[in-house]
Amino acid sequence: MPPKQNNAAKHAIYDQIRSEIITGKKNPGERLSIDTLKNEFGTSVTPVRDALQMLSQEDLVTIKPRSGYYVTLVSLKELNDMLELREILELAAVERAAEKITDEQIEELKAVHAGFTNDNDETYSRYTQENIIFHYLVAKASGNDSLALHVRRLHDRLARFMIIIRSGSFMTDVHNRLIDRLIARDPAGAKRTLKKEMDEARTAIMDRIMREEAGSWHLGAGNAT
Amino acid sequence: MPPKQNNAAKHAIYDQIRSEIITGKKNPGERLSIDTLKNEFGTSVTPVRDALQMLSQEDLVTIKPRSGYYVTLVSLKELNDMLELREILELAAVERAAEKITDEQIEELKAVHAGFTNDNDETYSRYTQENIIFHYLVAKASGNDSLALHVRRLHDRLARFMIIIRSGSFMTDVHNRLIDRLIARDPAGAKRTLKKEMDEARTAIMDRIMREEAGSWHLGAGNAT
DNA sequence: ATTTAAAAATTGATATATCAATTTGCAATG
DNA sequence: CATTGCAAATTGATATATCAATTTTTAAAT
Repeated sequence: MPPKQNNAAKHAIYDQIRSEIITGKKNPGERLSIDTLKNEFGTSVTPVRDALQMLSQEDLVTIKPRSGYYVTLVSLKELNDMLELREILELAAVERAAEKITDEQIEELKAVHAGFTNDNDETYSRYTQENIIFHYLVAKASGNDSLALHVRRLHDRLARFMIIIRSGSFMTDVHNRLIDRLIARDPAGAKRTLKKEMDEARTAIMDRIMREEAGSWHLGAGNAT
Repeated sequence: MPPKQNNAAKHAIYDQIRSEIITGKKNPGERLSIDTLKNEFGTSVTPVRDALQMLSQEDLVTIKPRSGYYVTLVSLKELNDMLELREILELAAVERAAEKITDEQIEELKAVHAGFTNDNDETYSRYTQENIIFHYLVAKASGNDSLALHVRRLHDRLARFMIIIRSGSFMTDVHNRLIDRLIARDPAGAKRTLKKEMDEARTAIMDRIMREEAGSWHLGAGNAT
C-alpha cells in the first residue's frame, strides 16, 4: 500500500471506483463519466480526473482522449499473459516465504483465511477482497515488498475473472494446505500446492471464458464499443 | 508502451520529466514544482498535475499532499528488492524467449545492440535508454506482453542506479553472448548468461552504493529532506 | 544563543469557466 | 434504403481563480 495520503476527495473517489472495477460492479467497456461521478461525490471535476488518471496508470481504466474514460477491456491474450505472470511472481514469492515466514505472519494469514471461510452470507465482493489480501500476505512474507506489491496489483486486475473460481470449498482447502506447508517451512511443498491452485484457476478461467465469450473480442459483460 | 494518446501537453510533460528522472538528470528528493514546470512548458497547471500524478503511480514521483512533488527516494532495501524482482522477471522471460524468439526479433535485438555499441561519444542518457530497450525486447520475445511491460517499468525505476555499471565493454560482451544463446535457442544457456550479468550488476550496484552512501538513509544525490 | 509562537508567504488542492475535439443525429443524396 | 456530409450536442482538456494546508520567516521569551 502506498504511503497514506490525507488527500480526502481524490482518494475516496479512487478507492470506490477501483473497488467497483475489481469486484466487477463496473463492467469492462463501461463508461466512467466525469460529470456523473462529480455529481455522485459532490465534488468538482479535478479530483475525479485525478482518480481516473491514477486508475488508468494501473491499467484498470482506459482513456480515450477528448472522448471518455472506460473500464479497461481485457483481451483473451492479455488475460492469459496476466495469469502466467501471476504464476511467475507468486511461485517466486512462496518459495521465499516458506523459508523466512515468521510465526506472527502465519497468525495473520490464518486470521484472514478464517475471515472469509466463515461468513458465507457475505457478498462475493468481500470474498474477492479477502482473497487478494491472502495472496498479498503470502507474497509479503517473502520479505520482498516490491514483489509483494506487484502481486497485489496484478491480483487487482485479475480479480474480476477470479469470481469464476469461487467454488466454495476448493479455495478454502487449498489455502489451508498452503498454510500447512508454510508452517512446515517447506518451500517445495508450498510451491507445489500454490502451483496446483493457480493452474486449476487458470484453466477454469480460460475454459469458461472461451466458452462464454467465444464470439466477442473482449472480455467482460459490457461489450461496449 | 501504452496505446498512443494524442494528448499533446500532458504527454510531452510526462515524457520529459520521466526521462529526466530515469537518466538521473533530476535527483532523488529533488522538488518538482508545479509552478516552475508550468512556466517551463508554457501550459497551465492542469497538464502538469496530470503528468506528475501519473508518475507518482509508477513510483517515480512521491506526492506530499498540500506540500509538493518530489523525485522518489529509494531506500537500500527497496533497491535490493527491485534488483531481486528484476532477476525473477527477466529469468522467466529469457527462458521463454529462447524457446520462441523469431528471426525478426533477433535482428531487432542486434540492431538495438549495435546502436549503443558504436557511438561512444553519446551521452549516458542515450545509453541508459537503449539498455532498457534491449532488455525490454528480450522480455517481449517471451511472447508475454504483460511480463515484458513489467520488466520495462522496473528497468525505468532501476535505470538511475544502472549507470554505475556502465563499464564500457562488460555490458557489450554480455549482451553479445546473450544474443548468441538466443540464436542457438538455448534456454538454459541464455538464463545462465543473463543471470551472470544481473548478479554482477546487482553486487556492483549494492557495493558501490553501500560505500558511497553509507551514512545517508536514502539513495541518490540530492539528500533533500 | 536557542527555542517557541505567531504570522506571512509559498504551494498544492479544489472549484469554476472556457476551449477544442469527438460523437451523435438528422437531413440530403445516390 | 443505405450512405455521406454537415450541424448540434456532449464531453473531456485546458486555463484561470479561489481556498486550505504546509512551510518558512521572524520576533519574542527563556
